[in-house]
Amino acid sequence: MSKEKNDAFLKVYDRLYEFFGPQKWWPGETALEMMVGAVLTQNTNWVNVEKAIGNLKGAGLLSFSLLLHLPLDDLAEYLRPSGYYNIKAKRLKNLLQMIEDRYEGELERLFDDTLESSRSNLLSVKGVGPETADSILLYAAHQPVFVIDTYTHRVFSRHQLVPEESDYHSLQEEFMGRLPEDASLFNEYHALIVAVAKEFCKKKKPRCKECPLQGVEEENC
DNA sequence: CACCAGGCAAGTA
DNA sequence: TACTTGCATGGT
Repeated sequence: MSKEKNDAFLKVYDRLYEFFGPQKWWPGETALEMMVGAVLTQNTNWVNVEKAIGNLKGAGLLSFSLLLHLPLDDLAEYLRPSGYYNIKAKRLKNLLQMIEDRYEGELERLFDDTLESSRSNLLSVKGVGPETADSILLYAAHQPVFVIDTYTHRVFSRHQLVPEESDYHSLQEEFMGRLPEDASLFNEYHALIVAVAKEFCKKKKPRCKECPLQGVEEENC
């Protein structure tokens, strides 16, 4: 039962890894860059996020204190290509301000804090929800937290591996309860789910016949 | 042309 | 509590 399900989750991982190979996530050279990307990619194509990050880099603004003190409207202009630029400028500011207030502006202090309190502090920021918080913790801080997104829900519910009505927390519990606690595994697994969703598990035009997950369980999409 | 993208908060009933 | 809507650019 739970043993078989455990096997199924690992089997899915193995199939995806065999098919796609290592994904080398997260794109981004520094922890700050990854954190910025985590906010900018909310409901947004990564290609557009890269343009916005490129704008900041080009202006030499990809530093904690420069971003913290940059006027909101100026920041919004750099973020424009990533969409929702006004709200994202505010959200990024909120996040930077929280780190300034609670961790003396040091990302390392945030990452060295207990998972319990770093996650709760991230979630206290207006504009940082569970996926953004967990993405920062997993990809920037290398903490063993499984990141859930709409792709995770779509792929796993279509394959009858989780109930359709599962929410973020229950999905995360499902993954973390059934996989070894390993940040590198969680990193790769999430990236592989995104890869398979983009190529084979699209909302409108799924290509189930060619999907590497075909036949992984009884039921399939 | 329609639809989608590595969410989240605020508004409504 | 349980939906719905706004936010916005750019790729397919």
